[in-house]
Amino acid sequence: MSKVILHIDLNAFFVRCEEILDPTLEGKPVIIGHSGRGGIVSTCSYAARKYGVKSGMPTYKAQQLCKNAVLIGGHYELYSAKSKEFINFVKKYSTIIEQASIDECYVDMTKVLQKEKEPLKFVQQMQASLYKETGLKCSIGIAPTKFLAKMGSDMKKPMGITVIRRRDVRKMLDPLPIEDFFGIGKKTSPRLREMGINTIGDLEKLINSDDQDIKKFLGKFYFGIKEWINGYGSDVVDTEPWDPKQIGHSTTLPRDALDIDEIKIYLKQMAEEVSKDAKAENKVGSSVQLILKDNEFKVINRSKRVQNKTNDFEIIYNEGLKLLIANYDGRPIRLVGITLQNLINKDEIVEQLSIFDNYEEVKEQNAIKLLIAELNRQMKGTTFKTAGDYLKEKKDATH
DNA sequence: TCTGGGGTCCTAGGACCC
DNA sequence: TCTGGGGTCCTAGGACCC
Repeated sequence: MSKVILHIDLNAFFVRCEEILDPTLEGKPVIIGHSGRGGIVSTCSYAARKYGVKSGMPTYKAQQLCKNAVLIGGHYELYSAKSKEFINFVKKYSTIIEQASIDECYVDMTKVLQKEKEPLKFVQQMQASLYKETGLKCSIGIAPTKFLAKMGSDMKKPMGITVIRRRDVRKMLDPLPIEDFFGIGKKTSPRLREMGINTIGDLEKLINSDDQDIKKFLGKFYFGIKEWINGYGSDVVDTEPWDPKQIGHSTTLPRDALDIDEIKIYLKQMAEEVSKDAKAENKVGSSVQLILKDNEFKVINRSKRVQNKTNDFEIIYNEGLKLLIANYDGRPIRLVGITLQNLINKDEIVEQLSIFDNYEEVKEQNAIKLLIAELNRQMKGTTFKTAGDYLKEKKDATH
């Protein structure tokens, strides 16, 4: 049985939040972003988009394109609060929800919509209620898989609803430019175009004819794409709350740093932020990564395992400093960042310390973990997202 | 005053162990 | 005794997404 997955994407979310705060902004060209050094457009209103303003564009350029645009630095606490409102709204319909970012989520509505005579109308009312209750506008994709739902929510904006049935996959996906394929970005798409692949349909023909070159080119991603493009792939909405695996901070310096003492100042600030955030999340990490970007935009990452899991500022900063001293070659530095990696919850440390108390038990647990890890590896790129899903399916089938 | 900052996941080589 | 082969961990880099 196919599931019914919704992907709900808030339209121009940050701008919409600003409009709710100040209704006189409605309909005006609004840009969210900073105008200082390296400032880029975070997002912008549809009115601004008409002038060619886009996310990621340098702010000064956006202002050249649209001289009367209202520039707003951004109220991130407000966005975060509205995002929570959004998620809570959706939870009233289904608790099988996966927040994919601040302004989008997947929802499994299979059970809910089964009961409805007119499921599309039901979703339309849901969209209207979201607007009425929170002021937020959204586009919704309805499909049997997460990938198709995601593709669907992108098709009509703002306030669109797009249904992609499995039998409509060819008709609806094939005409789209290859850049529209979720997961194929600005590095891969030009290379695909060089290979004569301009649309999703072109890619589909090659993949389904078992072309070996494209298989080799796409690597591990091939198997996932093959399922996605044919209307399969994961339909498992992951309800696990977000659990960060790394916490980092970086900053573009007011001007390029020319000596190590200048870099140190910012490194210290970033390390303070990282320590603060890690403590707030109750996380400790076992390796520290330094990020440097030079004036030619070349980025280097250098990381080092630390003795004990930590979120202590002094340790994080000192490890970062060691990496800086070992790797700084005098080039002008544009950006400095530091990240705490391989995070675990602080209370899990205790478990690790007790390893020697019950060695046999730990050995057994590790064997199980290895087995699960191996199954997970095998599950990658199949319709089963994890070993757990696979085992569950097997169990269901035998009943 | 060209090109942010927060993440995730994958690849690939070398060290090291059995 | 002409140098295997599997596995994991660590590190560096890169692609992608919002």
